[in-house]
Amino acid sequence: MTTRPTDPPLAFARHDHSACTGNVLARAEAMAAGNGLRLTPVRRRTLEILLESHKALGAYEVLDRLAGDGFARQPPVAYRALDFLVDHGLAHRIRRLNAFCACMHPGTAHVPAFLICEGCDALAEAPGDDVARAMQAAAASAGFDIDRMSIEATGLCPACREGAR
Amino acid sequence: MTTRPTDPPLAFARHDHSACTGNVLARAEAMAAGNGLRLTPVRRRTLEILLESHKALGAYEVLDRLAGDGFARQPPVAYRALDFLVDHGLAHRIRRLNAFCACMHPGTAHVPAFLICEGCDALAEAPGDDVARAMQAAAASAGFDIDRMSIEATGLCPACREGAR
DNA sequence: CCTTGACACGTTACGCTATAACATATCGAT
DNA sequence: ATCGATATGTTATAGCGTAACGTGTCAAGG
Repeated sequence: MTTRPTDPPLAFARHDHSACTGNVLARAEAMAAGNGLRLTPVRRRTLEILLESHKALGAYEVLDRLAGDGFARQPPVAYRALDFLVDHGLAHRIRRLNAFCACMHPGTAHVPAFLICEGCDALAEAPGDDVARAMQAAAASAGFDIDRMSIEATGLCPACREGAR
Repeated sequence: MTTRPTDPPLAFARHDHSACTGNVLARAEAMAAGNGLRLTPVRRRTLEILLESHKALGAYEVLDRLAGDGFARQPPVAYRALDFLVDHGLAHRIRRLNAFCACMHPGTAHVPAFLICEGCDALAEAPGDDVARAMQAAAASAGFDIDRMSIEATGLCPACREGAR
């Protein structure tokens, strides 16, 4: 996958985060409208919460935030909103962390490869299409037909790597 | 990674499972002995339980089995044994499933790529070194230093694929 | 021998993650 | 205006994982 002009910068790079957020949110809204999805208040707010930082948030963390905004503090409230976002490609689930993050490329076909910093908890969604191809090849030689994949790595982001020396 | 003579067959292939199990167990024991690891009764039994099927088992499933063998039915019993096995490369954790499986290549450096069948729950540990390389490349271009990775795919194994047509 | 320290195990208690199930409300199309 | 589909409110509970502390065991060194 090559970088397109509309691609947001990688999480680890210093960037104008409010522009980054706005860009993704706008694209998510356009995509929702185009596909007849209902981006209701909880759902939209949940997406905004996920977009606030380049970190994965647990469902209960999201729930706390939603409760602060007046929504009911019941697990299904958060899980339903998160599941909706994940189902429609507006968010991703990070299995290693039992957590969720906003999708940085809503509406584009891509296999996300997550880089999770153990130093600062930052999380980047790297282009994983090459990785996915290698995985498809491995699966094919076993006669396995892939439906979905999760590709996640933990380690140190550039900044934390620097600090650790 | 090329196939070595001692490599066990892939989970999806029909094979002599008791030989497969025995082989892996012997290698695990050799490796434990060589590294001064203590493969105590709970730990050994836990590994045997994981080896019984090519499926991932939840910690509480393992716990039930252990309890049947006379060990205490307390979560830490299972988690400690499982953590030991994972820490020393005798088992893997499958994050998508919150479950564990025996390592099929104990003692050899490898990055496992898991293929999880949604039809029959079978789980194969495919060679993931090519995938890992692609991942390293993606990480490198973001300046990220990878520590560990999880590579997992869900889909249909050859048999279930056949049945689904 | 016996002390000591590291490691393993027993046990209690608890916290976090996730979903089932059912009631109510809202939306959108006919 | 009605009706079916979708979304939300709410209660309860299931499943996954760990903290913390006490006890036992074993091997090395005094």
